[in-house]
Amino acid sequence: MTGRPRRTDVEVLVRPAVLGLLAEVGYGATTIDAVAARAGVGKPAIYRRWADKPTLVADAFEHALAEVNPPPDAPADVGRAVLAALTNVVHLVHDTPFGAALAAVVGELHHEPVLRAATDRVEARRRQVLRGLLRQARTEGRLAPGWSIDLAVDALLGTIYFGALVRGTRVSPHEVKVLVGQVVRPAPVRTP
Amino acid sequence: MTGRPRRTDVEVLVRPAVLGLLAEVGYGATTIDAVAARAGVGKPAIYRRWADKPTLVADAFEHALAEVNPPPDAPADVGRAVLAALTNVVHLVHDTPFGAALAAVVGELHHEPVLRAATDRVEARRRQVLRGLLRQARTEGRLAPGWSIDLAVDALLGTIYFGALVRGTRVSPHEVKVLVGQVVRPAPVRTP
DNA sequence: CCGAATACGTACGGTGGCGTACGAAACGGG
DNA sequence: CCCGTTTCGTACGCCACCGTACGTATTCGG
Repeated sequence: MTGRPRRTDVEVLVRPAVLGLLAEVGYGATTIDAVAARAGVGKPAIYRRWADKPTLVADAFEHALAEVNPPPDAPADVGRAVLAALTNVVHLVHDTPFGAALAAVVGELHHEPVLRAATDRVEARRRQVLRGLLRQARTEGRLAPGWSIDLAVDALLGTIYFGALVRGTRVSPHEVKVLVGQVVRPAPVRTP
Repeated sequence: MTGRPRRTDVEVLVRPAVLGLLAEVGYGATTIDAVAARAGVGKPAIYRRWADKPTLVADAFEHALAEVNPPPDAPADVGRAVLAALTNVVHLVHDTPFGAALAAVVGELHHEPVLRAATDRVEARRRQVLRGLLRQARTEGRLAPGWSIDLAVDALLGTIYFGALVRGTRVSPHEVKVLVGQVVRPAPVRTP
């Protein structure tokens, strides 16, 4: 007995609605009623797919970023690759709903394990890329002395996130360049 | 006509209650009712002193930090001073309600100008100290090449805040040392 | 073509927080 | 000693959200 099939577009409609509301009105005002209204869907359709608000937000969060996350392009120069990755982070955090949505969610991370897990996965993927690049930089002898890879990743991402989430400022392209320069040294001149 | 005098202890009772609730249950669950109950005060006593929730939170925030902010101790060595300041930030963010309270408030900064202004003032004071130290480092020729002062401050604070707010990790004392070492070079050996 | 099963959206009761009206209480002035 | 004034805490009406019961709609199996 199969019964009436589910609408196939609910997830596609709901997740952007959640992200948009998070970014525009914050976590508290992102009510299930508001999400349902914005997505043009009934509340039961939501409750049938997601257990509660944290679960819904976590899912929306993870899927939204999975779509916008570009595959790492062909790594030519490590320095350029790191620069491109960070530039992309700046763009993502400031020019898409993701940044404001992340800000809206930060306060709940301490109380909602589901959200914590989701953001951890999201951030882990982003860190993975940078860790790989910095490892490569180290094998090429281009990692500036003193840095551990993890600390360097935290410093690079932290500077950008801190500006976006707490200070409300945007790290300029030039500053990104300077920042990368502090971690990845320029390629050595060819010594034939 | 003077009328019944106000209780003098309301502000003192309410502000820690707000901070505690923010840290423990988050911004949304920090209701006026809960604050009044925790502080042992009636709701009208609160509404009479603060216009609304953002104003109350902003005020609690600013006062709480003003009390915990230690005066900059006698600056012996610039490197040590920066290290001490950052170590203090780590302590403040992880071992006092301030860190969790800040996390709870981050999401509202985009929607509540009052909160934005308060945190800006709070952060400005903290930045001021670091900016002063880094300026001194630059005049002593000990600022690592490439850094602008503002970017360095953002990187130092950002790394710590990013760990605390987003990742839920604590920058270890050793990592703080490494971090400072990337910005402030060791004192030059005496050249007699 | 009918019945079982499941999803749909609307509409409802329950609950919790908001902001305030209310009477009691605590002052200064006459 | 009483009156006007201001604050106090309790108690109330109001509204928004939550989570679900309900009648309708859409599919598959027989």
